[in-house]
Amino acid sequence: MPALPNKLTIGETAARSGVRTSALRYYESLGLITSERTAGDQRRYARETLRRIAVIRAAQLLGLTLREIRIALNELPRGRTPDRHDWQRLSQSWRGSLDQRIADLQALRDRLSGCIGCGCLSLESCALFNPADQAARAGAGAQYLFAEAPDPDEERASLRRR
Amino acid sequence: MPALPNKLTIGETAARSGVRTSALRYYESLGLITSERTAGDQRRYARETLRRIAVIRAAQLLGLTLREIRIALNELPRGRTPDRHDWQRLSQSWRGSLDQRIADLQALRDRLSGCIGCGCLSLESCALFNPADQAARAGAGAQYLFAEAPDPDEERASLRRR
DNA sequence: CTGAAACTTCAAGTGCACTTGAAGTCAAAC
DNA sequence: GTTTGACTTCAAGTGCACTTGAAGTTTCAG
Repeated sequence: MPALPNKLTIGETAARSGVRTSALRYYESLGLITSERTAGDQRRYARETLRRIAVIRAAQLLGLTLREIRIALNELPRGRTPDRHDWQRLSQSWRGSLDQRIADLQALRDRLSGCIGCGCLSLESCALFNPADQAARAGAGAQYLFAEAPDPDEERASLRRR
Repeated sequence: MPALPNKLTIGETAARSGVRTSALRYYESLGLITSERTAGDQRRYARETLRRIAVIRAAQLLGLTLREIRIALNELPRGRTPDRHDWQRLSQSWRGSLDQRIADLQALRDRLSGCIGCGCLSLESCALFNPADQAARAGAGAQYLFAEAPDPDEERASLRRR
């Protein structure tokens, strides 16, 4: 077998990307990747598709939905192979949200740590585990635990994509 | 109205926790929280339930499923109100996974940053965007992008809980 | 040329975390 | 005492990211 064939079957692509064939077909159905077809209608993926799949998985780790990823990928110039500036724009824009997510988690960790040390839990002053009671005392409305208080839909979205 | 009633309706609980009534009923159906009932069969939540809900939301932010959270909460001593040592055990065990998730994301960020700077993307040596080709050259099997290579099910699980 | 492995489509199923809607009951302010 | 808003149950629906299964076709090593 050739060491680096230029066109890959779906099985080869799956093996090399670590993504199941069913997932690849699903990605293709969503327009995240494309393929050529043989005379017998089997898929053949360009080698570049491996990079694209890697980007998709990276973006999923960042918490983006496939829909959001498709939109981001569609902003790459169509017609030509994306160059390094194209990829850089993408990775740079994702880096911001990554930084944000790391910061959020660190804030959560700090609160957890504070709570571990403070023994506050049986008291009524704990900011982590007792925010609602505090708020009731303060006369505020609906309370949120760990962040800004978004509208319910947005809160759900940010939870979903942790 | 009393400032801090000891028994809360589902609506009050929702308002103070920031969790919808439908979600509270869902949590209760899963055994995550419990309620007493009025003569007319309406729910009344103990004020402690607010803390329990806060813990549930915190754990979700950590990436746990409701099933896992239920299991963790069920390890709290039954029969008595959890004391601070109980909560500490819980938050301490979750802190580990939180640290891990932060570390994973930082590693991902470092790789993204390296790539932004290195201009590697059109070359064949990029560890971030080109891992599959590298692996094909190295003769390895299925490739994973950013971490250890778990079995597919576990990989999905860790993705799901990012 | 043949047989097995790999591929094809399409519909339906899965698991999670909820939400929505219908049809009815309860609580409490006036 | 009435009315209105908050509550009740239950079944079904939603959105995401896939996976599974059935029934059939293609590819390619021997």
